[in-house]
Amino acid sequence: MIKELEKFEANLRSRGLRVTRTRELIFREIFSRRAVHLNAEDIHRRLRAGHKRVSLATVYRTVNLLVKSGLVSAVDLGEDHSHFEPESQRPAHGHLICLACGRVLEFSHSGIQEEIERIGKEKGYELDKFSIQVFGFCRECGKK
Amino acid sequence: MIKELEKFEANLRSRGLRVTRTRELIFREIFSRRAVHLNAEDIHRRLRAGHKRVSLATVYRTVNLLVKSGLVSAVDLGEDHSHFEPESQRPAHGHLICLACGRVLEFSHSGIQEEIERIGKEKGYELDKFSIQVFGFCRECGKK
DNA sequence: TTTAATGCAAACATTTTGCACCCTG
DNA sequence: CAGGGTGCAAAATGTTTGCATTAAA
Repeated sequence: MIKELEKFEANLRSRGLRVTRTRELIFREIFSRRAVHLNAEDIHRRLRAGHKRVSLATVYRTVNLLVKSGLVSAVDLGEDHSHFEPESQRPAHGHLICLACGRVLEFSHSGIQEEIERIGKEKGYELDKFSIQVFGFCRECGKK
Repeated sequence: MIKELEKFEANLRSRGLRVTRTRELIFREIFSRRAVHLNAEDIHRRLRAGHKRVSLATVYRTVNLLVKSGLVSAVDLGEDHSHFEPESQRPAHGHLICLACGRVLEFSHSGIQEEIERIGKEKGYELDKFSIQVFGFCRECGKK
């Protein structure tokens, strides 16, 4: 995670942008071990809970920087706002979302990735990225 | 398409709702052969172009009814609004979206569907639906 | 000390909703 | 003619932006 932070700072410097305390705070929130799929409001709330005063506008500006830098990805969980997760080096994955409780499980999809690459080639597309959302009822919610 | 319209009307009646001219107009726009992935504004604009005065609010209310009835699905093409397409009986499909020109190609994903069902079972989820968005550059845009 | 970063409030884009009036059944 | 449907404007929601002030380098 420290390594990721250094990458972010290097990325900022290489673009002539500044390394600020506020940006580091937001970075740390997204990369914190307890964080999972936070949205902008979540990040803002958690910072305030830690007595760090950062405006929501700056949270948005910073997550946009992080997404551009490739260190964070914006994920769509079927809600009307984005969620953010560290891009890191772990394998690409899809999200399994419970329609009842909202719980989100990740699953790796290497098999699917191959199939998508095959389809892309067939259609003449130069692929960039893809995302998969699967909706259903988790074990607990399904019982009821 | 007439069959689908009858289903919609039956669905309305079975729920104690009314079959109105406005609802039929919106239905026909979404199901028209030339229509592909229209968003609410598109539907509204096309109706006005055909000299049918319908408010945007009613377009939203009606697409919501159609989605609830299962006859239309709301699809996410990575923009900040939903697009609507007839659910119909054709096989489920994903969308291949060009990052340069926005062109959308559909692809069938029966192989992927099996893989997702396997994953759902493994995680104890009772599956409902899933969606896949693939982003890249189409043949024309990729050349440049 | 220069110029980017930030906070605040206003602007934006999409979608929903309250209410008075209209029309279907 | 009762109760749902519609248009309109306002509200709600998530996100971006203009501007004056603060702070990094």
